Amino acid sequence: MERNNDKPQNASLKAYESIRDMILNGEIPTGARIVEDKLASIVGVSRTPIREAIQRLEQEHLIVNKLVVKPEEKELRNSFQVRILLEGYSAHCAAMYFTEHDLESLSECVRIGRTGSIDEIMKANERFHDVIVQASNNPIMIDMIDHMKSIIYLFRRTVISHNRPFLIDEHEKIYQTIRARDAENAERMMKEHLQADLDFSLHFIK
Amino acid sequence: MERNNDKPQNASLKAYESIRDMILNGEIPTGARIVEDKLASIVGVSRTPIREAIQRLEQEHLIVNKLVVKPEEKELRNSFQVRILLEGYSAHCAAMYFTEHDLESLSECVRIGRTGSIDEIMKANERFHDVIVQASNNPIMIDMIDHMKSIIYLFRRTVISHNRPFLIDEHEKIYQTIRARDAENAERMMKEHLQADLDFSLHFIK
DNA sequence: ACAATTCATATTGTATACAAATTTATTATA
DNA sequence: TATAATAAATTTGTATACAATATGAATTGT
Repeated sequence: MERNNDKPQNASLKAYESIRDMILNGEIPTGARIVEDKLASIVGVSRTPIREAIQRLEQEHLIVNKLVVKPEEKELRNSFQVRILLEGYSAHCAAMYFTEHDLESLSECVRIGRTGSIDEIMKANERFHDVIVQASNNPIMIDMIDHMKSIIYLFRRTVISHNRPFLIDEHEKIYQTIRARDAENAERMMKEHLQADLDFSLHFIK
Repeated sequence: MERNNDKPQNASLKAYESIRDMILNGEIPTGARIVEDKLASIVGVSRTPIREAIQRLEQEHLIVNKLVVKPEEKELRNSFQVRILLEGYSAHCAAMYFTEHDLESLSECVRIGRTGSIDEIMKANERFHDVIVQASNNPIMIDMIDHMKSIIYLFRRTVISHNRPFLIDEHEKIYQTIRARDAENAERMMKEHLQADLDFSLHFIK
């Protein structure tokens, strides 16, 4: 999810980002019915770009037949099952293919995770995962993980402000393992890390 | 890829299926430029459903900025890397959650694989994988694998008529392993099976 | 002959119109 | 009062119009 700051040039992208964000921050509540005309007037574009945005959001499973998806435990589990698989393997690849620059980015994320403001910490933690996914060097995998971000973000919304204990410690260990080019353990630790994330989230959702 | 025989009711789906099939069977050659108006008159609908179809095909990586994707070895490898991950894990899940009916379907596929006509064999082999993926019981994973089918099919187009030796034997072994509820080995064998498929395909692509 | 510039054409992005389908409200009937 | 039937309204799917962009051809100057 390239949370892009600069304003989107074309109406479709603007519509996509607007609607997605309205869903993610609860302005459009989960379970709500999506009506093209309403959104068109809210976003300030015609129905055409709204429809394209909806198609994209459907693809990301944030909208399922005109309804904003309601977070169910089962779906969070399913999403994480796939995410653990893909990001686990990304960590494996990252340990094999990382560049010096990747390494610097990762350690910078860990550092901010310990010293930054709440907001900086959250951004850095997201970025930590992004860097590893990118380092996998597989555009198809990168794309898939990217598509899963919205829905995972929605499900975790309630949790996201809390800061799970040990999260940064786990990041640091993963960083060191990647740095040591220990692909097997990097994969295993990433999987455990995400599993802990899931367990923590489930604790709040119920 | 639900190769649906009954005619699609709505124009978007019709457009999607038509364009996808034209690409897959080479009527629209790889590397060709996609022009909405042209396709609209070919398919016999307006540009609106054509655009929706294109968006979907872009999502499946069959079209990349108005060009039909050209099969490169690297992309086939990347796709298979993800597919091996996902279908491998599907096999793992299938071994844990399969129903009696799944088992019958799988053995039926193996049987047809040994006794059917060329066309029946191809269909049965595809179905073998479908049954396992469905048995994973994870709609998010099912959806992702489904989206990868078009591009893998495109890359393998040249190979698809050949019948790789041992393919059915491998299917049969996987079937037996799943039946024995041996999840670990089912996963390992599925991964090896798909890796062999990839290697075989690469042999032809170069 | 080749690069740069201008013009013409083709193509896309977006808005809008309208009919078909769906949903909601209203009335009639048991 | 509850249920079925009908009508009104909303909403979607598709086509089309038109302006903004992009592409490519023709023209000019070097």
